[in-house]
Amino acid sequence: MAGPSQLTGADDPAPAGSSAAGRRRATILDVAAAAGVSRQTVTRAMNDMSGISAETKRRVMEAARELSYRPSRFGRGLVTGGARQLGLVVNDLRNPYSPELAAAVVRLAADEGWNVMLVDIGLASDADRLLASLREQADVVVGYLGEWSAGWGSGLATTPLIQLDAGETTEHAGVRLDPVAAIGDLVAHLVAMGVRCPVVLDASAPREPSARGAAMAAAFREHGVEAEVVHAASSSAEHASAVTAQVVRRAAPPDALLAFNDLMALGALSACRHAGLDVPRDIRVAGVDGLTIGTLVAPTLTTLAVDFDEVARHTLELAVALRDGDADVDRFRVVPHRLVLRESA
Amino acid sequence: MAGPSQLTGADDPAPAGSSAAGRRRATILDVAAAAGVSRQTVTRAMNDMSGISAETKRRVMEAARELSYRPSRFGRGLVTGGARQLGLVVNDLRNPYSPELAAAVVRLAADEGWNVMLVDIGLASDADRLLASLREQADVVVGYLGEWSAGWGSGLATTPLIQLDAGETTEHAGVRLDPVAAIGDLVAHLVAMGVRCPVVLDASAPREPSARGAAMAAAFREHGVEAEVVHAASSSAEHASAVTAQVVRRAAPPDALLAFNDLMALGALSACRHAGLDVPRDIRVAGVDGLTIGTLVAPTLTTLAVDFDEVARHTLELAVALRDGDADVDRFRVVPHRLVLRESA
DNA sequence: CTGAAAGCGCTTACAG
DNA sequence: CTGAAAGCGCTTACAG
Repeated sequence: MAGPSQLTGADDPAPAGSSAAGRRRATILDVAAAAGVSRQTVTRAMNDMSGISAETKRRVMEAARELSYRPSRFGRGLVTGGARQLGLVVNDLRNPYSPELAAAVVRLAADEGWNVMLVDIGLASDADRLLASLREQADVVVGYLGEWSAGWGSGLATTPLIQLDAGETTEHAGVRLDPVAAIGDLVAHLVAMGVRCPVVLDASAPREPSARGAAMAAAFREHGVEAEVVHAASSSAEHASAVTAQVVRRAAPPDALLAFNDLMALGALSACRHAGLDVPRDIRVAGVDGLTIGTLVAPTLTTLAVDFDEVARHTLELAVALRDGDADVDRFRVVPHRLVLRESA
Repeated sequence: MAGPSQLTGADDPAPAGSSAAGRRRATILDVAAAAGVSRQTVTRAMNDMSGISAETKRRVMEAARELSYRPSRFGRGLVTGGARQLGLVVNDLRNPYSPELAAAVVRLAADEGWNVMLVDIGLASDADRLLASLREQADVVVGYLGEWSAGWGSGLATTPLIQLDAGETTEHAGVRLDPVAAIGDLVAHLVAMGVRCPVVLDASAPREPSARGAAMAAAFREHGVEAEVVHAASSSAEHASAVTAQVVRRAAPPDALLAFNDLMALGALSACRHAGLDVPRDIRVAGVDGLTIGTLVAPTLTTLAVDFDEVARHTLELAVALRDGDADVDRFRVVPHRLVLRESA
């Protein structure tokens, strides 16, 4: 069904079956015909422009409502240019890190007149299709691409990418987080408080420590303290909790636990509580990210905080520059973590 | 560089300065000209279609890269129809409720082939503009519109709306959460555990209780127990904590605290801890929402959980129906809360 | 106040 | 394997 559109005139193919589901979507020409006016008169009415009589406008709006007319964003965008669109890729919205980042980006983007399309690549069943759709719709894509960033450039149409997990050697623009200085501050504090047997609670599968875990161990080494690195099966609170439970049950338990991120630190805190340990008296615990949730637990969580607003600021700045093809901008930004001492360490 | 596109001819207004920033974006015709082919050959190359020689394709891609060509989503969308676009409006991404909802919606939307545009109306500096932009870009808008839902229909172009905070009398489609049965379960449990002096910790300014707070008080009344309703200045953990601190300091402190939501319950828990109270021995605490974070605190939080996947399912079903103009679908859905007993009550 | 024409950038048949 | 034509749905000048 949905007969061909005659366009310039003649017999409009009558909205087929009145069963709404099978009906071709009404266009500006349908409304014009129904109201007995020209298409630009419809445009005037729909866009609240001047130069149209109240009566005509009423008739047009009436016809539009009758036909459930909605202007096509493509038709309009083609001529107006349309709003800027930012694609934001996060890892897993259920890790509070993602929404705290997203909140900052979404807010600043709105202020700058960009819309934000959100993709959760961690929860996706078909990440490839999702990313393909995103790059087709967005002017610029920003976020945690992980392994997917590799094939980005090879694609057919090249949407600019801003990597948030960028290493030093990325080919794309990027905003990198640098915890090293803050780790130094934290470790100095811990050592000053008497910590001598720290454990680094690192994330995920790869047997070798993450860059972050390695930096933690290295910082202790500079103080003549050897840190043991243990790995959780994932960076979730649950897995962190499980590993912590094992570690604190040892004959010689650690006196500090540095987690890869706040979520893992919360899992560690929970395990310590269940083991009957007092934090920070028996063992000190700290995380990384600076999540708000860390202020709601007991004891409140010491952490290395990310300045999400700063990340968002760099992101939008880069997005604007990349969209405009501005080559003069510094494509690599670094935002340092900052030590936030609370009760747990 | 980037010569003007001759198109139908004559003097194209020359791309201004060669400073990239001022350059008009390249079109398919520019690429075609640069590669010495027709536009449909460019289409073939860009879209990885058959019927093009390897050498030609190479030349086209080369030219495209040279000109930083990116196909216009509007031009393409106009002819292909484009992907479905869902606008998701949340209240405040920093309340963990939002991301848990968003995670469910985003995941299901992706599975169904919809893109999601995210707007945080709570953090917005200019909600009206934001919503206007959203309704222009999205096929359907879903979320917590609050007061903004009022003027929705009066707008010029009417994008279908699915209200998530819909009362009974909404003119739009909606998915409503119904806590009443679960509140009954919770209160029965509390009374059975000996609770006689409960306090309902309600949200926000209006002096009269929220529907939810009223339902809590009513449920107690059915058991012959009178509940006092107190109001926090906002539904944040901080304000809930402040009010709780006052309440528990009384001569006759309550033996149970029912919070408007989990975030407030967490604030209450925190205040109880600081007051030296043991939860649940001295006082029982419960919230509403079923947030994951409730499993990470000590004691773990008893709550009335929302089935976010169920909400997402109804949402996508409605979105599809509204976009297709399908009138035969039930436009009002109800998802009940479910009591989840954990340690705090 | 209203309308006829041109054009935005792309893809889809259809010819060669 | 390649190209000329038509058309997607809208807005922006320009005439009347």
